[in-house]
Amino acid sequence: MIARVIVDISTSDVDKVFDYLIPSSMDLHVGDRVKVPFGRQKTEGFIVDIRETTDCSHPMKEITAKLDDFTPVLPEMIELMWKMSRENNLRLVDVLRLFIPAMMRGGRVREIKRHFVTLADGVTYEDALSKLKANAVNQRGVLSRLTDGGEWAAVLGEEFGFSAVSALAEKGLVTVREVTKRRRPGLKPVQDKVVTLSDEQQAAVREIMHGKSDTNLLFGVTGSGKTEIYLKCIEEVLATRKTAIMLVPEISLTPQMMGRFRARFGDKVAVLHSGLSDGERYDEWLRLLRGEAVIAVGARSAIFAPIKNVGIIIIDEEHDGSYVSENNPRYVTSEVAEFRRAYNNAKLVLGSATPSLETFKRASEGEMGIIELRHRINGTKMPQVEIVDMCAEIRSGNNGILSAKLLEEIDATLKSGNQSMIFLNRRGFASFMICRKCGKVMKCDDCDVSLTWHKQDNLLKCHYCGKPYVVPEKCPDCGESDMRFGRVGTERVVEELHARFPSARLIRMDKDTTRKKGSYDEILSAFRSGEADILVGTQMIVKGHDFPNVTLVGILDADMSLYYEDYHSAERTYQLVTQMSGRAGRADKEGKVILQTYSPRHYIFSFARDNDYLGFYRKEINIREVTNFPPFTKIVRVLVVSESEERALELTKSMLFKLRAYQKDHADRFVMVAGMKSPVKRIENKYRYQILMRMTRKDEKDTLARVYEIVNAEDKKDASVFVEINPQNMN
DNA sequence: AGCACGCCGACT
DNA sequence: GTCGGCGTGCTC
Repeated sequence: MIARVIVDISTSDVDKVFDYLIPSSMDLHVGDRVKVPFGRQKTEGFIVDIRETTDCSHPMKEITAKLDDFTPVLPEMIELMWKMSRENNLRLVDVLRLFIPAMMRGGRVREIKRHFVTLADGVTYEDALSKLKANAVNQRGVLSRLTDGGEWAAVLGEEFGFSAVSALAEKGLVTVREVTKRRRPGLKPVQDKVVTLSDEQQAAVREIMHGKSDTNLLFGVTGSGKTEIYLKCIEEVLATRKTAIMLVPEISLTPQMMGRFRARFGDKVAVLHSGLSDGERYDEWLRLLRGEAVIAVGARSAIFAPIKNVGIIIIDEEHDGSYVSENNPRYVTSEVAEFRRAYNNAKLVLGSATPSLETFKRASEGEMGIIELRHRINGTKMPQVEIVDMCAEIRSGNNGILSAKLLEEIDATLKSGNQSMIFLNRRGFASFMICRKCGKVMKCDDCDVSLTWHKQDNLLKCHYCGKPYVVPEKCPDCGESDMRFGRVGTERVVEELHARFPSARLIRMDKDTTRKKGSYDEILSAFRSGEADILVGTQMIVKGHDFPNVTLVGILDADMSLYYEDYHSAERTYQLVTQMSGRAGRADKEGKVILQTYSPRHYIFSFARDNDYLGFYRKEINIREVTNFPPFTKIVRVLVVSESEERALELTKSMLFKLRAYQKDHADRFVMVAGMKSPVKRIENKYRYQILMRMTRKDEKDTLARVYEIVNAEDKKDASVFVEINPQNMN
């Protein structure tokens, strides 16, 4: 018998199938990993097919050995590999590598040993505690978790930082032992709430499980109880002896969230996310493969969970950007999910309060069902949203970051003993240019996107067509000369708040304060338990955390994302504002949202205020249609990177020539093909050029295949070429 | 990715 | 003379 093998070497010239003889003594299956002789060396490979014959003229070599005592790649995943490599122009091995834990590669799966921490012999919790300084918060935290026998170091490390554990070990207060016992990443199960589903929720479950569409958009306002619906559906699926995949954005994989699954489904849950150690990830993965766990919960990579018989796939917060992988290999999670859904004849649920335009468009065209949840489960009203015009604020002499109205509300909230959250969107860099008086933002004449300021040549440029503009000295609309690029940081907000409210307890949460592992959850639980009055933060405070005492949400500089230089910006802003507003006033407390902006009349804000997704959708989809942006087109960016500027330019020109020729014959498939310098023209001493295309969706797969063909045929000596579809950012 | 083969510069 | 630089080509 002949095995068709893909070798575990990621280069384009070995990105194909090699045929090997199977020794008659060896029991091999499709999906097994094997050791094979390759050239003068040995390498690892994956069997992707087994046949009787070969069409290969080479003399064949024999497979040397089988690597695992199980078959790591399911037939389903091999089919997926072919599809992904074809449609996303990925190397076969690069796709296969997504399917198995990193630890398996390189031949040795390390003995499954974990560090287990206990109180040292003869040391009680009390004496240990008495030996610590009062400010050793993390060490105290670690100790408090050791009182009933001990805890895994990985768990403690994630929560309190590994340095706390080693500091205790050094003091001789705790003992760290290597234990071989296999165990899952420690999750503290929370009390499973016994919940009765509302009529609306029950109807949703029925529709998902037994309705006419296999794929459904679960469209429900924040607080409408989507998670409970997911849990119920998974229960039903398990009852039919099928399995489930539940995806959440990386950032919402909190211990609280996981605890809920653990409480409901116990050992049947396996977690897959980037916070696990290699060993933990391997264990969880293997539990799924062996069928010991039947629910995979995790971030986007969990879509590759090694489980058969998938009954349901749930993508929570469907619109979240983290579902599109940015670096190689690039893939779109929902496309993989659709493949697995179809293969297993399973159900697919996309959940969101603010669906992406793409998804909502597909749903309204009948490609999937829409299940709408209109009510928040405990009957809470949506918060009242007030829009504050920051231009008026400046005119009336307040040059600060915080409007008079917001300060007044913060004050009132402090006095009532409730909590506030202040959100600052720093994602939009200082790039766009705004008039401080009238709020006019400089935009491209041709593309209807904000212009980006380029410091090096002091020009405003459009990132979609490349057109340059002179930086205006005065506002073209009102003649004001106070035009700014400015940005504000969380630190300054905290400072300003502290000056105004000296006795208020403040917590800041951003990239800087969450560097340490576990500090993210630490800050959130500190805030939840009322250790602070005001939480100031960026993006990361937005995601589904339930803070029952928050009654005020302040959104500063909502424009920051609105005028971010891409076509997504309005959509993102709507999502952000809606999600952020959802934080205000849960339980029985009514909430208030103060939204500060320089463009109070922008349509996005009134739709967000009225919680009118449909209104927003109709307006925005219209704009996308007339401006030829996704979801009506696909933006394809071909990026050429080289140390030599001439080489980059030469390659770009060569491909541009071919692409233009192709466009000429297929004018109906393109709106635009243009070549230019990349917005950031040199990174790490490498020159960057790019070709931008906007492809219509007509014959989209063919067109893209042709683009790949043209790119692949190019001689890429001394340069690299990347093709990106709907890139999230373009540097 | 490795590893060989191969064709030009400076060293005991 | 030959040791060794890394460009190019091949791996079932």
